[in-house]
Amino acid sequence: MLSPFGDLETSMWATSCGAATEADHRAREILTRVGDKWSVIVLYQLGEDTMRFTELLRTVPGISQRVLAVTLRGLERDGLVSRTVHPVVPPHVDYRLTPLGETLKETVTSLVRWTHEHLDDIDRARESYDETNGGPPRRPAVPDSDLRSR
Amino acid sequence: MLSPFGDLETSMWATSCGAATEADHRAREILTRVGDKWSVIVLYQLGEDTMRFTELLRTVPGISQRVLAVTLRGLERDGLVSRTVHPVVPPHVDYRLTPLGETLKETVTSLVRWTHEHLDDIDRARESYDETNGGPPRRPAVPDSDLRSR
DNA sequence: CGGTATCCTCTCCGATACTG
DNA sequence: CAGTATCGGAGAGGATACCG
Repeated sequence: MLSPFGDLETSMWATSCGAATEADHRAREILTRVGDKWSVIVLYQLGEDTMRFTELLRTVPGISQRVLAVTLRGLERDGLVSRTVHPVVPPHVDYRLTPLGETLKETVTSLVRWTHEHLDDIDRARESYDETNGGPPRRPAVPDSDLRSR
Repeated sequence: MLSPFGDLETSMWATSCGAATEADHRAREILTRVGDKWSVIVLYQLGEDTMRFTELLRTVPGISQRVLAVTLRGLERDGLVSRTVHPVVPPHVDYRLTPLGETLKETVTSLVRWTHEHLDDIDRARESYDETNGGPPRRPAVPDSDLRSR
């Protein structure tokens, strides 16, 4: 989730059913943040070791400089990651998990591990699904009337 | 986005499977699904019990009918959730975790539990961050000329 | 009840360029 | 090295309406 700015959902929580309500709402708000794809990966990398900006840029292939910066800012604001600037000539900035971030480490690790362990299962499931359903779901329709003139 | 990174000193799985760039890419793709805000919550709910469509619509307040449908189809395609239609009138459709989905249950549960346990920590961290930084980071800063009427 | 189909907006995020 | 500024495309997701 790249906007560390709060999301403001003014929904109808008052009339919700008993079991899952207020707490789930707030949890969902946080989940939106920690569940972000880049956040999880960055968190995972920082779980391994303290890292510098460029180091993360290399270790998380595919992330852009801007998105990494924004992601780190968000994690820092949420108190999961700390940023330490060493006032030396070429700037040197270290990122590491805070104690709060450490409490997430195991969960994030198991999430990432699960993903790697079940890549093939998911591939097979998708293949099978697409086979019996004639392709992936919800195709954006044929682009023959592709009028995007703006 | 392709990653022309041949060097990856990533981590544990880099050593076990040589083409880690490919695996990383796929892993990120899966993380996007698993890390999706609605998927995690739906998965969590189904971890508790088998549920019907409308039931989920009620217990996951804030989700729209369309998004729930899309989310469920995605989870079904990935083999995490199964859909069972009972040919009765009125229609009755059950959703539940597949065995593969069950293997994710613990991780999802601990993720959700973590958010519940640390809501206050994060609130405090944000408050403190905003205080010392003069507000939340980097709002998109809408130009005056970009005002939209709604 | 359990969905699709459309439309439309808002956010994400990549590419590029510039700075301390 | 470690960012920020700006632009633009793509897609997520909400509202609404309709169907088997």
